[in-house]
Amino acid sequence: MAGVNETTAARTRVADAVCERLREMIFTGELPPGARLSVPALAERLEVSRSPVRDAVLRLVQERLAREEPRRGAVVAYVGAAELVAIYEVREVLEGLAARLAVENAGRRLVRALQETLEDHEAATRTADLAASTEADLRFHRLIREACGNAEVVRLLDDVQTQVRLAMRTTTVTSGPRQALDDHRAILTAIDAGDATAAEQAARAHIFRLRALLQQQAEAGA
Amino acid sequence: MAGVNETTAARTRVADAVCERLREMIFTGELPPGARLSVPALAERLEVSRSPVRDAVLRLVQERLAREEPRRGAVVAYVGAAELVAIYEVREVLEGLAARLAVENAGRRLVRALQETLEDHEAATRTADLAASTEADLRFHRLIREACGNAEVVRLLDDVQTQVRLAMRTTTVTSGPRQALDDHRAILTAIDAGDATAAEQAARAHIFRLRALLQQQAEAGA
DNA sequence: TGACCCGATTTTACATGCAATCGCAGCCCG
DNA sequence: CGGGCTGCGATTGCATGTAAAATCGGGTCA
Repeated sequence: MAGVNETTAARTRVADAVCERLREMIFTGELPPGARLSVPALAERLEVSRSPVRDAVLRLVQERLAREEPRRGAVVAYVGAAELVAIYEVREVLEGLAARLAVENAGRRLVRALQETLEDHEAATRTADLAASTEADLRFHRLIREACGNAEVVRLLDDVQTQVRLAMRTTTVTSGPRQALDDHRAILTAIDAGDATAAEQAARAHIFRLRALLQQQAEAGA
Repeated sequence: MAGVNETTAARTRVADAVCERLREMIFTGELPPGARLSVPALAERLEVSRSPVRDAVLRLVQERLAREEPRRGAVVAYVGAAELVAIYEVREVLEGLAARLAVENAGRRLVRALQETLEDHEAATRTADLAASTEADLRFHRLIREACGNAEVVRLLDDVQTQVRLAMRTTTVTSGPRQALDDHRAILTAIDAGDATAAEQAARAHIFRLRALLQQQAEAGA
């Protein structure tokens, strides 16, 4: 998520609030993929003028959460299976890079945090708590990328995550929870051992398997 | 009729023209890194109203060509040596991915085009034609990424190239032309042989060497 | 019955007004 | 002579007006 300045309370731009609200509406399904983002309609619905709504929609288009149809305005983006596969090809190499850099940059603190997260993930899987499991999964990946020390990698993987969330509005991404746990253990083991190459390979293999699942489901669905 | 005339026959959005003009002004150095992008001033300079200028500046910020300073408005982005190194770390894995996918997707046509480009590159190097050499270099990489069949990779590498161009406003990126040619030959050989893994490795090695040069120069400059 | 045309309505995109805010320059005071 | 303050000017961000255009509906004609 794009960090909003919270230190100064006065720093409250309406356009930012609208943008955040629109993201929320998209991810909750209130604005499903394909829905038209009519500036006047949204302005009335959110009880603000058209200017900040216009700015917000423009930003959503730039963030690839919306697409600009030729002359019909903007619509909520629809991330199809094929595009999701392409995104996962990119994600594979980026997560691999993040893991490698994390080994080279980070220390024991990262390993500790990853161990905790992995334990949470295992517990959530045992109790079949899907929300907690998903949260731990996301946290595991976020810890690695934020430890990698490369702002570009963090930004791009944040974008990837956003696109994946959007795709999940239409496509079900069900990875076997056991496989994901095994993969995460392998990544953690490599990081713990300080083996950057092994960490990169393990991270790439993890995403590769997820992508294979996606392609499999895409072909089955098609 | 200042400078807003564009060749588009049908669609003429003022904001797009302004955006393109601003990019041009940035890359030609008319707006150097750090220059303030004052909306009223630019509006008067380009003889349009503030609305399209505002939209254009917003887009430049999203494209990372400009940065939003807390309360001073937007300024042309300054890509420092450290950031450029981070970008090249990303570029390394993305170019590697593009090369691998290109081998898996493309055919003889790509090899032919790459060979031609390489010959142009060699000729330009022999005659010390820097502009032609740079053009051939860029074309080589563009051919590969556009043959990879992954729109995300193309988009991200285009962004990388934009950032690199911007960085070159302040940092000199001088790679030994001989080394670049050798690297390109190695990439082409791997693609020609249909060896995806070798192509990925060669592409990564190429960018890795460029990054090493950058780091070396950054340390020397610091 | 089906395709086409036409007009009303909505929407986009640009222009402009306006209040709050921030930077900066010059001035006053210690 | 230096530091802090105040007033001015400029800029940002929001609100609103307006012209062109395109969609969409209904109605008409073959």
